[in-house]
Amino acid sequence: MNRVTIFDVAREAGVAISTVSTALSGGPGVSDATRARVRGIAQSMGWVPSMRGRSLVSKRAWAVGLLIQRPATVLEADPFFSGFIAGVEAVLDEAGYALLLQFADSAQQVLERLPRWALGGVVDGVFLTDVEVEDARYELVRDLGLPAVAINTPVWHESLCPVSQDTLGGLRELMDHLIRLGHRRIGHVSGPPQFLHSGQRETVWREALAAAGLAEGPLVRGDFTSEGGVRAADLLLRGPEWPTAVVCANDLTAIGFISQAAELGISVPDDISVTGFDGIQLGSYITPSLTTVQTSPQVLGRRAAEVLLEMVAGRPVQPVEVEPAQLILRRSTAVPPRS
Amino acid sequence: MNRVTIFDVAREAGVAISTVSTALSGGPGVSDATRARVRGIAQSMGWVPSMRGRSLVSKRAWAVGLLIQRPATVLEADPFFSGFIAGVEAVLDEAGYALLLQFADSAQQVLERLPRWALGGVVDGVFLTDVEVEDARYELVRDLGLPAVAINTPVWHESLCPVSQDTLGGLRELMDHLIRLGHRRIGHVSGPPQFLHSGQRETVWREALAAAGLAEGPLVRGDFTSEGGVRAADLLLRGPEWPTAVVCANDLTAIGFISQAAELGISVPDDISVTGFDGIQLGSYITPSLTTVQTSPQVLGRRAAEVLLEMVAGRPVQPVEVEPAQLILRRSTAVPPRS
DNA sequence: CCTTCGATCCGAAACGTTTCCGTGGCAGGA
DNA sequence: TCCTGCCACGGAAACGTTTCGGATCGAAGG
Repeated sequence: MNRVTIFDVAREAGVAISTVSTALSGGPGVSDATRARVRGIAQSMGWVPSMRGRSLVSKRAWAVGLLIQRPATVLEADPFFSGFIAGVEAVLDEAGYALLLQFADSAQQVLERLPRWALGGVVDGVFLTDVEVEDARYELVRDLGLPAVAINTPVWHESLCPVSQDTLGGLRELMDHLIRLGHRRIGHVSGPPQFLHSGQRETVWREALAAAGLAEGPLVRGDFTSEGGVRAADLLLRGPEWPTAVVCANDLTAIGFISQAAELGISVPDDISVTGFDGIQLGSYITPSLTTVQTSPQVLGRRAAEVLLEMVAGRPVQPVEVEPAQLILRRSTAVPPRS
Repeated sequence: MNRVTIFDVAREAGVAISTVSTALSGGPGVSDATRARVRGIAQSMGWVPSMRGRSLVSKRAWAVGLLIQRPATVLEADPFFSGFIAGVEAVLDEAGYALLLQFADSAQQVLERLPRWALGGVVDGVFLTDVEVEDARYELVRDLGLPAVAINTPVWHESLCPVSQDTLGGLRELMDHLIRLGHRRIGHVSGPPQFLHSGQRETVWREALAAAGLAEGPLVRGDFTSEGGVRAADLLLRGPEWPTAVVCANDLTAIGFISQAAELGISVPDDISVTGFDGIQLGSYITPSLTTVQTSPQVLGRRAAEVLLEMVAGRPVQPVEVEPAQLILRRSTAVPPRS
């Protein structure tokens, strides 16, 4: 594959390969004249370092991995990953690092692939997303000595550093807002139960109701998709007693919910208020525009990549907390109907 | 990094490293008894092959690259890439290949990085998306001998194979549909001019108008974003003579257009029909649901990955044509207003 | 003039794997 | 009994780079 090697450059320049290596890598021990000459020859010969040879001896892969424990279609469905990857890439590119992307069908598959990545020297570090309630990956990366950055997790050890954003504060504000508007029956469409943040959001909803002395509204289990929002609307709005407001676990669910409400002849926000979570772009372009909590996946990606590169370089790191997610009030929420 | 090497396994098993290698790789020349014993020992010692050593000698990186010539935020904005990557990953995973993802700010940067990937042995092949009018990448991959799969391009040579989907047929049907509904002034919000498909879509619009004997409607240059759709609506709907239908270059633009139309008190589809292009999920959940042409980025990804792996393996390949994009009629189109 | 030292460069080992070729043993045939 | 041939395995080179210790040479200091 590789036409011109460091050996060819050395022969052409009449020096030893060690001299070429030193000259090109910028290390000391070679005269400026030689360095310039070698540089010129390497350039003119079109020499490109073989990452294969280089990483074999330098023990660095010059790549980090993102192993997503979901079906690959999540990229389309969940807007978090697109933004996160965008943020990650912005940092990696500058550092000359590449991002290795892979999807896993099951937790089992993740636990099989991480050692292959780590021990096989494929990547120098990994990002861990979608923290689960009982997450075996944390122990694994410690055992492997694999630098890892985890998103929104309280756990922290020598080879794992969290990068987090407080998203629940915004959700509490959202609940307060609904309650202040006068809503008394506030339902919830949750996310998949295996994810930590699904449970957290549900808890915030529950606690806010309790704190306001309100009875617990109806709860429907969703799956973070628009489809799930449609199904939830069918379940909640077919009966006699609707909630006057529904807090959805993410924007896609909320958009599906609003769509199906319209289908059933129920107006948002006149008949029912609906809120989302994530703050995707399209939320401001649908009708009615979506009240939501805006998270910052791109910022999380940037900071996560910065921290991971520090860890790979062997420098000490501290957990990072980015700006809290913000409540965005739009038109999908209003005072409850008179009736 | 790698604790236990093939050497350790050989010592433990009392055989030569070549025997271990042969036994584990499944090649002939090793007795079944020895093979089983070596396998067992390697397993129990937790041996994982070093991709560094392996790829150095086998001259394969076990990874392919996707070098996207756009800012990283495109992942959020353009739904094509999410679906495409999902499709690619589904195939790569089965083959044990990984996907290397990188974004480039400029065409220049792409032309610098491709040789580093190819000659550096970082990847075994690449996907080329966002075909441009004059695309220097085609010549480059040929010179590098780098297997490449390009999406929706007519070009084809020994190390470049196209995987395509006819999307323009659906767009022609869409134009016919609008004209049959009775529309006579049909505008267009285009995409960025540097992309080949932007121009192609514009041409289809223009030719359909001409074929129907209609005057060319107003044209606004968009940028594939919702923001662009908002701006286009401002431009087209502020004047005295609206078009009765507007064909947008993609769904996001259409959604932005519809949103801003509503803002201006103009109803879709009663006052004006609006169409999109791409067929994103959310198109069926907004109000009114979006008439669009549904493309298949995920299928393209699957087929592209299959073809690329064939090329990497050195087998001959043929250009692939997937099912044409389909016109999806929803509620954002209707007969033009009486006036 | 001899010693010492720093600067510069060379040679060789090492990284972990695959692959080619050689060697030994054993069985079968003459 | 000896030769032939095959099968199983061992030895060693090769991949392309980095790194480390040593060699050479000129200059500076005594």
